[in-house]
Amino acid sequence: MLEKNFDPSEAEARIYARWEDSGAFQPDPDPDKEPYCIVIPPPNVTGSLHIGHALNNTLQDILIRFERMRGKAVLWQAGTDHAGIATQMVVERQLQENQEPSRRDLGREEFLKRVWAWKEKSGDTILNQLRRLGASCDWTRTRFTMDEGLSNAVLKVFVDLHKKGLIYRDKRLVNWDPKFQTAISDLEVENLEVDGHMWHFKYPLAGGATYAYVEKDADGNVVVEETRDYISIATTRPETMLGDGAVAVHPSDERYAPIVGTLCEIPVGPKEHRRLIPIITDEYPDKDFGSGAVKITGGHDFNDYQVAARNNIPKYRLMDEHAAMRSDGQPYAEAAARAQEIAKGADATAAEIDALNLVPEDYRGLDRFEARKKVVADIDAEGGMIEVEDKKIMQPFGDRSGVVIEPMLTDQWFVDAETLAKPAIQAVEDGRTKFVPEAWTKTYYKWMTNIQPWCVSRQLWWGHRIPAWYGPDGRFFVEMSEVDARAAAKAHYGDDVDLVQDEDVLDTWFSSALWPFSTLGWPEKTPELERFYPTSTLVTAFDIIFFWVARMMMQGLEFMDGEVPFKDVYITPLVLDEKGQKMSKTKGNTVDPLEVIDVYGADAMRFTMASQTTQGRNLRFSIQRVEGNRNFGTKIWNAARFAEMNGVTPTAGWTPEQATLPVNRWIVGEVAKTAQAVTRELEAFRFNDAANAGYRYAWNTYCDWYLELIKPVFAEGSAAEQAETRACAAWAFDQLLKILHPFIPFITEELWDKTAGEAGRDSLLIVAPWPDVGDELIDAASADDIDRLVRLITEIRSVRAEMNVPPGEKLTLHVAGADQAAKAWLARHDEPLKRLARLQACSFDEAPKGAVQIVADSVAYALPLGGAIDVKAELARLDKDIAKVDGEISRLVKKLSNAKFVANAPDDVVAGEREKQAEYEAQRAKLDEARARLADVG
RNA sequence: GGGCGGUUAGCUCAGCGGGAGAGCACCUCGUUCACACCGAGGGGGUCACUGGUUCAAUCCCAGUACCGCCCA
Repeated sequence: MLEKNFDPSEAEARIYARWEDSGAFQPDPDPDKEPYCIVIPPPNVTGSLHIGHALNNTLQDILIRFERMRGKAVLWQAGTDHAGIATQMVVERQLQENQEPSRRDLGREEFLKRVWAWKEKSGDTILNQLRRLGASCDWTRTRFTMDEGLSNAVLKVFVDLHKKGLIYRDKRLVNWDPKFQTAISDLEVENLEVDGHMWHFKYPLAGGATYAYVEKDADGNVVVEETRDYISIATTRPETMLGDGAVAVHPSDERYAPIVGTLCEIPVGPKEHRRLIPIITDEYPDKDFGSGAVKITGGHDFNDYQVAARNNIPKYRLMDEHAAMRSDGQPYAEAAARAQEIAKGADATAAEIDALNLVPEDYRGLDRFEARKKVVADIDAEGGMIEVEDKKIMQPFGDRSGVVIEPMLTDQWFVDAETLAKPAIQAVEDGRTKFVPEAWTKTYYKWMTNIQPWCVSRQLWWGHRIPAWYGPDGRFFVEMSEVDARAAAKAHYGDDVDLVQDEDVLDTWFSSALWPFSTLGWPEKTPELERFYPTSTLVTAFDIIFFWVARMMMQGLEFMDGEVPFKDVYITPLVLDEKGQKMSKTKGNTVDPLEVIDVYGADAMRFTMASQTTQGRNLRFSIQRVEGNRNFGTKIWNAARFAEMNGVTPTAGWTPEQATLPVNRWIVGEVAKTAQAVTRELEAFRFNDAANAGYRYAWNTYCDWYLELIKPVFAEGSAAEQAETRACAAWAFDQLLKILHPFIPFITEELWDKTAGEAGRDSLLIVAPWPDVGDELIDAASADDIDRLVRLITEIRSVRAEMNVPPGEKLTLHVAGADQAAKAWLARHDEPLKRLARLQACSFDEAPKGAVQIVADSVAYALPLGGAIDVKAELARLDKDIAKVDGEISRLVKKLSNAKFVANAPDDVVAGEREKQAEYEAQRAKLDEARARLADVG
């Protein structure tokens, strides 16, 4: 006898071990089987399972289990990502907590040993958490982005791209994270609105020159007219003034036309050495914003960088790697003097400009925010400040460090993303890779067509070290190994020279971009690569379409002979809390999926995820739903108990075609419809529709009706009927388990075992064949037969409840004037009807006066109640039904009498509406008769 | 400011050219031999607003309002 409930905490680990030990997670080696492959989005090795992982991996597992049961050779490629910054941070923090020497004190080699030790110890945490979810990954093939093989792939890609000219070294403005002292990508920068200030300063014109400043309103009336000896400049970052190279105004701005081409003075620093900078025109300034004039600091602002580049304005670097004001180089006076020469047109190399430190001695070494205060105070003291506004400003923060990002000119390695993006865009345009939901295609295009050079170097230690070696003159050699680099260097210099390897490592996403082929063994030509590339489906969240999906597309197409890395990209919704807020640790509204699994079981968690996954953008997670879905599992479990109590076990050799009883032929048809629906919906990634189709079949069809309808068979049927029904019920339940297995694998596997009977099962459910049931199993006559029965029972129940008939009271159902077919139908279903509608008997005699009238499927029935009925209430009930039917009829009449409708609407629609009208009119007639009989009484 | 998406039952969401749906919540009844993590029945919606296209609009188009997200 089955226990009363399924106990997930006891069963899940046991069942998982059976699956894993059976080898079911590994792809079937049979070469005739169609391959199906998903590469897991590798979680950060530092990570632990959050709700987004739970969703994402549930959906992947559903697809994987579905395709495995469909008989494909399935590979779910598992692995983790080395997560450069995150991991380095974790280990550094640990060193600090243990009061051990810092990263720099340990030195690179020793530090990396510590990171590896940490990885060996804690790196599998998240993978084990995925097991709790039921993920059926092939763990024997688990990969790590820093593995030897994957590292080799990274080196090869870097070297090849460099040789093709698609990776280059350049000095450009990058997002500099002063906390981690590394470049980070645009995507790792979070722009937040914060309270800030906008300072307005006077930049005096050179030599005390003056001009007539005239400001007009929209109608051309003069609003301000005065003589000025300065130009007004607004900034939110006064400390960057020290590196200004120019002041720019819009070419059409008449206010400043008189002074364009002249010089103005940066109003900070020792007076005798203040620099003069030109006033230029450029399209960038917005005439209506601030004073309309902007200072151009090419070395510390992305917009200014563009302006500076266009106008050949020098880009000066003011800060060091800590974002403190520089204290290196020559004295300020000399640097300023040289800068002045350059401003006047003297030639200077980029290296010389970079070496110039234009920070006055008073400011050198100050933190950038200290320097800001001092600049403001100094200018104010001199009377150069016009005003200071309190203002909300957008400020860039490092998404991991949380500190303000500083745009900084540094030497970095860049990938020519624009070139690589072209085939990646083409592949989606051609439909070789499809996004689901399709709307995300736009997002992809938008980013890909505006793509910027991808900065791939990071000033970290944990990661793939850049395979570039520098000779004594700074020339570099990019090769697979130091040996190769030496050879190249010798060829170049004609002699052995000392080489120094680049200190930097690659962006973590550089290795993730290779994941779909590097995990399969590339650059080796492995059988797995041959068989599973291109992979089938990628399941991921929208926030890494840029980080990851786009880059996999670029690298896959480049290195796999133009073959896309995956055919479908399914973008999951974003999991929000029940109030619709984004979950975040700082808000404290996160849900820990492992805790949910502890309480409700993995199946409930999974089913909730699947049934909520629509093709929308968001998914609100609610624990109430989880509870409801735990109950769903219990419902199925109890259906199995019922089966067990009634000797329902699989019957060898029984096939659904053998069903003869209408109720059995009906449930066979329902199975077929459900299996087809679930298949269709999963193929289209409509997880909610797939899950709900299975739910409805199990609960509303199998449990609510089928089991109730066969109880009389077990109670009173012939031996043959009982045998058939036992076999059929077992078959239909087996199909239920199969259909639901991808969604709720644990409980279904457990029941598959427990309901096996003495014969046992041929295999675990995880590898059992998906229901292969076609339309031939759908018998329309049986479906109609049972559907009518269901409607009649429902109608009787409804009337009983409305008329307050005590549940225990058994009534007689009268059907006067029934034809032979109707009598036969009623006789056939006498037992279930009596049982489910709480009847004593069915009678073909005229009902006594004053019986309640029922119309179902245009047949009139009467139900005499024990005592006198409330005729008024009963008339009201019938009138309500009549009104409803009349409403439908008049709507249809109106529609059908519209000549344009009949002329323009498709024939089948018109015919359908006519049919509906006929049905409603028949029903109306019966209701009229019923009302007449009742009115007789009153 | 630009882009994308949303607005349908009390809540969370499906549906998306021809009869308004689900789950949860709510109300009534129920200790019938699978299940109270249950069963039976029921109430509840001018499908945001305004125009347009169409024989027909919750569904398509345009605009408005409000709410999200992303990018400046």
